[in-house]
Amino acid sequence: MTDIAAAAGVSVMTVSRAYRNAGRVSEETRTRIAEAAARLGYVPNLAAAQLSSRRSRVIAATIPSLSHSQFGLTLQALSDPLREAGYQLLLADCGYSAEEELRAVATVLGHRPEGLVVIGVDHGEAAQSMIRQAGIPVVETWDLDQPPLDMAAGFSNRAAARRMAEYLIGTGRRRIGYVDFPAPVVRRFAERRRGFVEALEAAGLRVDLTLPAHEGVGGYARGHQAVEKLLQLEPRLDAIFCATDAHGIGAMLECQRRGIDVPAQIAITGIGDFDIAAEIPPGLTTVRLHAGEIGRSAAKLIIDRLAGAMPQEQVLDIGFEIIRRGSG
Amino acid sequence: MTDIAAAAGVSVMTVSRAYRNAGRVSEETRTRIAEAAARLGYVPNLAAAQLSSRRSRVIAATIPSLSHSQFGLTLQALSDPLREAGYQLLLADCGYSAEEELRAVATVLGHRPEGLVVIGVDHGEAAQSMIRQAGIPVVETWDLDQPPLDMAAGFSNRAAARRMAEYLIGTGRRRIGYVDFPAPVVRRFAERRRGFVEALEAAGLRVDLTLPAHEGVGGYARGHQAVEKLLQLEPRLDAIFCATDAHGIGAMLECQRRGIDVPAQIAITGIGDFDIAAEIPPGLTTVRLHAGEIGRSAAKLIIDRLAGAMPQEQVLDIGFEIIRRGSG
DNA sequence: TTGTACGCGTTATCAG
DNA sequence: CTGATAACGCGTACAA
Repeated sequence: MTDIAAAAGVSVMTVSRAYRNAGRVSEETRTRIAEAAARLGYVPNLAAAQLSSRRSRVIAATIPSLSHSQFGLTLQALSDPLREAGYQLLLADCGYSAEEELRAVATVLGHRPEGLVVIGVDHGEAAQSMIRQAGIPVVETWDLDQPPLDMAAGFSNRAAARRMAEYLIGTGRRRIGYVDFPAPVVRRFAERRRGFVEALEAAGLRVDLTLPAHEGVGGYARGHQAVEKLLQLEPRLDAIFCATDAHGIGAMLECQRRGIDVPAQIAITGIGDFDIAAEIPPGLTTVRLHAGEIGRSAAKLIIDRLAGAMPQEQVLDIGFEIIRRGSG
Repeated sequence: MTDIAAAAGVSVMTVSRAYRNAGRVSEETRTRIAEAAARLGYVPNLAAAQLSSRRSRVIAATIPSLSHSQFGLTLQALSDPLREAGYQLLLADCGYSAEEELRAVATVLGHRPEGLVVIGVDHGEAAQSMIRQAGIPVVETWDLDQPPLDMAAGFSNRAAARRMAEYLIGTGRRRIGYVDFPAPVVRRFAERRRGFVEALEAAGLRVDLTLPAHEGVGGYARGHQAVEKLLQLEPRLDAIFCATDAHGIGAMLECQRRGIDVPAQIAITGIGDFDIAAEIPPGLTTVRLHAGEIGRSAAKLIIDRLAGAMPQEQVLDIGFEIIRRGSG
């Protein structure tokens, strides 16, 4: 910045003001500065700015997986309004273990973000206490089944699964299999399983027809495995409830391959409403989760809080929607 | 840090050393510091560290869309090795316009990253010059059709499309339609189109059967539209070449709906090898792009360069692979 | 409208 | 092994 100031023949202070639109700087001075900056390829050092102003203009987000497309939608919807409000999103991969999460949280907090968005909540004790000590607004997303640290935007995974299970039961299904997500204890999926079990137990149905988390592969292939395994457990199976659309789509395709009539013989449902769910005949019945809306809401909560507003609603329930298609 | 030093009864300098494992610090002092830090929830301020040490330990990446799952794979593969090497990934959404890109580049450069990864290259002049002036290692990815600013990791979109088109021609197809990606001039897709056209012209075939970028919707639905529009242009159409798998899958499903035999009547191909491409019968013939490998390679290039090595290969061609399935 | 002194929290350097 | 001091590049507060 000193260089720019010299090149433009003004003091650093004037350059600083020109960049921040603070105080008054004459048009002529401003253009001289802009020219010098463009010529020298100068970009203000945000670290110095942060140190001096004690504002980082950074919002951090932790995310379990950068390649999960549903989280991608949330991220995108989060990033856009934040940028417009003058914040930069700092992303950290927090993996699926408490240890990785702690490392991720420590790293991002080192950048002194003014707010934190946790995508797919799942804290260890240590991370939780570290976040709390940071004293910044926090929005937890994608899971409303636990009381939040601060604010939250999402939906109840348990309620979503329960409602879908109730729907299946309501259509007369009695021998319903469950395909769990293949990851060690992720709370979102634990809640889905719980919702499913609650609904079935309330109806007095069997809850032992499952492909448990610790068994089998992931992705679409898990759906294939599920059809085989569940039919083995119970040949008269009449529905397969999948914890996520990927498994549901795999199961639909496997049934098609085996000549099993969906939904006449077996109903199949998923959770997520992935784009592809509507495409594959007969269409996957699923739960729409509004991933984008979760991101937008999280951004709004953080921005409003930082703007000094104390939003009435600290917990935004975005809800979900049962999407009925041909599969069940 | 001053607080921690006081709490542990040492000087700030000792605390700093303890955190960086620099110089020698006695075990006892070290544990006292760790305890104080844990109790107070202290995390070192990276902005101050950067200002003082002139090292940010940040690698920046610009990406056109956070919700694009193929880029997600690259990101994930990029993030992991960087983290292991002690770098934090700073992500900026650069959109699909030169203007947005310039803003994104300026923002991330403000954080003084030690390296930059450009995902899906596409620069305006201004951004290019700004990047060059930053004087840091740069890896451009996903597009090897232009000479890189510095380093590159990816493949030739043009060659990939040409090879796929040649394959189609080799199987006897003569009236081949092209479904372009619906975005204003993205170079990757311009190159794909060019590769397609080159192959067809070399074989003396028509290149006017197209759904151009500026027409129609996106995603799977674009495939549906394509079937309709292309058959209208040429009822004897015998192949549909899609710029991306999403369109290809949409086209396959549309043919299925209309009772059009794929591949007997019409062959369909995509580019990308999305997970779902192998699932939907008869399986989409496509080009596998090794999105993860691109990320890993980019990370390696940056890390090696920062470690002082001047890698021999400044341009890593990850290549691609024609995946032949039932659709063509 | 523009300039000056000082401090932000850390690290490099040099001493002990 | 530990400590003191001076930067790092900018913003705040005040002055001109």
